[in-house]
This record gives sequence, structure tokens and C-alpha cells, in this order.
Amino acid sequence: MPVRMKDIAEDLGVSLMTVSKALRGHIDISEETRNRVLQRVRELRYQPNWAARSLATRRTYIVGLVIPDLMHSFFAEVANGLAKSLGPFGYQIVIANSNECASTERSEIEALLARGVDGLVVASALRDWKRGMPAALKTSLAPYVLIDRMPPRMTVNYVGTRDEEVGALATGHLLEQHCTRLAHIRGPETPNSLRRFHGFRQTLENRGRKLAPEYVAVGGRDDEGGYRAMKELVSLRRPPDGVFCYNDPVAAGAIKAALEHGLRIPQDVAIIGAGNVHYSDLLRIPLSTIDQGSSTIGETAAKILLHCIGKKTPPPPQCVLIPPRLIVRESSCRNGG
Amino acid sequence: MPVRMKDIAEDLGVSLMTVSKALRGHIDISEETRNRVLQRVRELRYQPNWAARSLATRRTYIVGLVIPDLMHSFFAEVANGLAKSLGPFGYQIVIANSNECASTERSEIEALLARGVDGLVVASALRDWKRGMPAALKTSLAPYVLIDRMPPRMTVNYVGTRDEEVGALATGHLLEQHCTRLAHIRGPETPNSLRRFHGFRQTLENRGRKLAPEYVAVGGRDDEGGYRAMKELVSLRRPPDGVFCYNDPVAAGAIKAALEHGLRIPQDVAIIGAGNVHYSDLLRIPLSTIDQGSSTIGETAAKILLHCIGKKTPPPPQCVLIPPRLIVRESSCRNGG
DNA sequence: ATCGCTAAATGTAGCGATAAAGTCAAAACT
DNA sequence: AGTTTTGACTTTATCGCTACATTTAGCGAT
Repeated sequence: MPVRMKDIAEDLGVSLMTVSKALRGHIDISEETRNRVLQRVRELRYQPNWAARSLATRRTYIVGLVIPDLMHSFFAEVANGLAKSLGPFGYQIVIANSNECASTERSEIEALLARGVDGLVVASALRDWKRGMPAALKTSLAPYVLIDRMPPRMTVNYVGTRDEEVGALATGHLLEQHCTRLAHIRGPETPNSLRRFHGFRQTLENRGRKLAPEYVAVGGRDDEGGYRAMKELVSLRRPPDGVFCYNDPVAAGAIKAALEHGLRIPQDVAIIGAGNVHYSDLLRIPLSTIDQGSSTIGETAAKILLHCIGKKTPPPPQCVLIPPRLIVRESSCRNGG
Repeated sequence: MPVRMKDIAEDLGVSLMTVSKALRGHIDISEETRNRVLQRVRELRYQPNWAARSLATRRTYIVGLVIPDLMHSFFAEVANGLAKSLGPFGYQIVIANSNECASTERSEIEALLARGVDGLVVASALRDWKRGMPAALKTSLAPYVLIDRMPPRMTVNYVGTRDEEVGALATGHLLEQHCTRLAHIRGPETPNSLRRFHGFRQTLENRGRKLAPEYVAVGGRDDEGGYRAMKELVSLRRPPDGVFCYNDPVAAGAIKAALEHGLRIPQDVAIIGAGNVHYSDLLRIPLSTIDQGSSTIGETAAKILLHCIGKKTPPPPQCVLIPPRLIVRESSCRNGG
């Protein structure tokens, strides 16, 4: 039903190949013929059939994005950055949600590969990517970039955040706010989380502070975990007066717990998160945070993919770490500074 | 490089068609042969080539979702609902972001159609869908479902919320909280927004209250608009003691403004939003809201699409309105009741 | 006239599947 | 016995496009 190249060719009395080449900017078509073709293409609103083109070229101009949670605004921002950078090159993006589940992730990746995506961007829910990664990904030639979740010392394309620096930045800031009893609410058992923790510990050490073990609580990824962890912290004999939380949802939960306990923020306890989710300044207390440059992560992943796609031999893996930025809001801003 | 049907066929000494049919459950293949095929398919991890299949069948098993803003958790939830319902049928979803811009929306839709999507779900940024809708959509046979943004009295597939009821529910709730001076912060000039406003007005009228015109402020879609609108309201000689906001972001902005003005929420002014965005209870004051059933919207759109796809003659357009639900949190909960 | 060369177009084979029609033996009727 | 039916495959013809090879025409140099 829709217009085909053949129609245009017959219409113009030229061969199908002439149309094909004219459309794709080949040089061996005269200016005049090309214009006639383009003219008619516009008139008839011709659109190339992607299935056919893909079949012939083995390129789909589709990139897959696999994330653990669309609802988390961090990933939505990454998706935006990716789409914005890839769009101008004619790529479209298929988003697949793994729901933080390894086997769903695997099957989503397999489905995407079966679609013939030209590349993949994956925020993996796997503990150990090297061992758990879908075999199909090894077989396939499709390049992929891991994001956010740091694979332990591996040679793959990776874009993430300098997590030690996230911890260091947050901790340094809390110290400057004259906090004396610094606590940390840890994330899950992932490299990223450990690195943030490490940055926290290291910074304390560098400044000659020592860290009491009861000042480290386990919060996980979300606000509920943060809430529970903070409940523990505030019930200590000497509760902390500054808390660095693994991420913003955890921090939001922590704030809730602190307020319930009758503490004032930031006077009694300063709180800082990480991630700069877009609603951070709508929270009960506008949340100080460390920005991870989510959309930069998407853009960088796009850049790496574009660089890999179509190369016969894959370029050496790149590992890009985006420098984090401190964003000071009310939740950590004590006595004017 | 990847395994093809032909490989499996030669491997087994049968014809390619036998493999094709065996895989797709045709009846004229013996149980024994089918099993041999399936066995080998599994061993070789064969995956059908979608480009080829699509070319032959004119079905892509891709559905396009066009939304104005991925960052808005309402749309992320819709996307989840859609993906969850469509996944089991083998569909994948391409998400396109129109950034609330009519011409971007048009070109995204055209690109999606050129891809040969089997169907579309669109939350349109257009004022007037009937006049502004991409011509390509009329030409194409691809069924589509509009969501969220109500097209003014039209015969297309549409899934949305009973907006009058959103307004009525919120307003009724505020009245029950013994608010006496009710205000509304309006959304943009869209049918949805007008309907919510209408529900608000109607409910007041039904209860014999009259509405002072200065109690209606224009807030738009986001927290900044809500902030500005609330600034106006609180500076009135007799500021309102109950405010129904077009949506949750607007309400969040309104809360900020109210707090800055030294008002207590909900004691001095009760606030309720709409949309139940997932961070609603992390806000400064956990926000009462009207849930629009975002993921139900996605699921319903999926159902309608599935019903249309593949039909030679399009079924009559369906219009489904999801009933909203009141969710009471702290921001509107006065004197215990 | 012949040759080589370039510019501009055309032809031929697929790409990997499916739809639809064709084959052919064995089973089932009349 | 003769004809039809059925079950289980196989063959052929696309689907709409591109890669690669080939042709054709026009030109100047020999």
C-alpha cells in the first residue's frame, strides 16, 4: 500500500537503483536526476521500508536500553540523554525494563539482540557481569556499553560516576558544615555503593577523623531502606549530626525518619544524598545531593556506541567516569555555611 | 553469522519451510518432526531474524509510545503498564519523547510509522488533534490510542481519566476537611485541565458554595507555575484555606510557596494535587492526591491496541475513562478528619 | 577507427523469512 | 478397484531494499 522505490523509479522512468542511490547520497548520480528523485520522493511522501533496508544492510538503526527501573528518574534522564544524542544520527531507542531481575534482564537482552539492535546500553542488575552476561552478547557483534553499575575491574565499555569522589564530595561538605559525628547509610552490596562508602571513609581518615562502626547503617536502594536505617541511627546513644546517604531516595527516607524522631534538619542533623533526582528540591527539606550527570552519562554512552557501530574490529573498550558535582540545598546547610 | 532457518533445515535434512512452520505452530507438521526442529533450534540458540520476518509478514511487533516528557513519572508509569501488557504477546516498545512540542511529536510519529510499528500510543502535545494530527497517521493502517490528553469530543481510541471526577473528589475531600475558602490552581488550557476545574466548580455549586474568581489561579503543568500561582493566592486579603492543584508537581510548588509564606500545612491551608506521582509521599509534606491509575491507563491502551492490530477493518473507536481514587496523606488532613 | 577513462546509469543476486500453491504417498471413502 | 481425502512435506514467488558487478555514453589521446 505505501509507496515503494519501485513506484518512484517507474514514475520517473529510471531504474530502481538510481532512486536508491539518489536517496542515499551516492556520488554517481547526476545532480539533475537526484533532484528529480528527491522531488518526487517528497511529493509522494515516500518513506523507506526499514525492515527491507535492515535485511539488506544488517543495520537496524535501533539501539536498546536495558534498565532496572524506568520509574527512577536517574534512568529516565539517562534515556533522555541517550535519545537526544542518538536521534540526529537516525537511531531510535527501545527501552526494556529488567525490574532489577537478572533473568528478566537476560531475556530482554536476548530479545533485543534478536531484533538486531545495532548496539546496547545496559544498566545491569547482575552482580557479576563477566560470569552472568548473556551468551548471546558474546556471540553477537553488537557493541554494548554498561552504565551506572560498575563491573568489577573489567575490560568493557563503561560509563559511570566517580563514586569515590561522590563519597568524598559529600563527606567533605558535611565536614565543612561543622558536623562532628558523621554517619553513612550504605547502599546495596555493589561496587558503586562500596566505592561511595570508601570515599566517605577515606575522606574522614584524611581529615583525621575516625569512624565508629555503629555510624554505618545499611539502607539499600530506596526510601524504605533509608527510613529503616535512619531509625537505627537516631536511636543511638549519640546520634550522628551529619549523614551521607547512598542515593536520594534513601536520603528521602532518612529525612522522614529523622523528622519523625523530632530532629530538625539541618540543625540537628545534616543530610546529603546522591543522584540529584529531579524532585530533590521538592522534598520535605530540599535535599542537598551529589549530581551524577545522568544525562551526560547517556550522551557519553551514545558517543561510545556510535564509535563502535559498524567497525569490523571492535575498538578497545572505553571506561568513562563522569565527575560528580556537589549541589547544596537546605538539608545540609547549617548555620549559614 | 547467526544461525538461520536454512542452517537448521539442512542440518535436519528437511526443507526450510518445514522449519518455519514447525516454529510457528502450523498444524501440517508431524509431532516428531516438530520436536526434532525445536530441539535443534534450542541447541543452536536460533533466533528468528525480525527484519526478514517483518518484511514478509508486514508486522513488526513493535509498538510506539509518544510522550511529552519521560521525566514525568506519570508517563513512566504508563510506559511500564504498556510494556507489561504487551510483552507477553511478543511486542517491544519504542519510546519517543516529543518534549511537549507539536512538530517534534509529528516527526517522531512519522519516524515510528516509517519503522512500520504495529500500533501507536500517543499522549499528544497538540491542542487540536483532529486538525493537527500527522497526515501519515491517516494514510497508514496502524491503529493508535490517544492517552491522557483528551481530544475534544472525537471518535478515536482514547484512554484517560474521568477528570471531572478528579476535581470532584479533591474538592469534596477538602470540604470534608472543613475548608471554607477553597481555591484552585489551574493547569494549562487543555480539556483535561478544564474538566478538573469544572469538577471543582460543580462540586462547590452542588454544596451551595460560591466561588470567588480570585480563588482561581493559573499554575500550568509544573512546580514553578504552582509556586507562582500560590504566591498570588497567599497574598490575597483572605487567603484560601484549601487548595486543589491541577497536578502533583504544581501542588509541590504550591506547598513550597505556602511554607515560605509562613503558613502551616494542612492547619492553615490544606493542599491536594492529582496524579499520585511516585514521590508524592516524600514531599515536604506528604501530598494528598488523586490517583489517575497511570499503569491501568497503559494496560488499557495495550488491550485496545491488541484488539485492533491485524484487523482488516478497524473496530469502532473505544473511549475508556479510568475512575480516579482519592489518596489522603498529610497535606490535606486537618484536625484528624 | 581504437583504446582507455570517467561519469551516470542499469542488472543481478541476494538478505532471511513467509504465503500460497504444489507434490505424493498412505488412508479413507464409495 | 477407483476415486477422493488427508497428512506431511516441498517448491516457487515474493517482501522492499542494497551490495556489487556491469553496461553505456561521451570524451580526448593515440
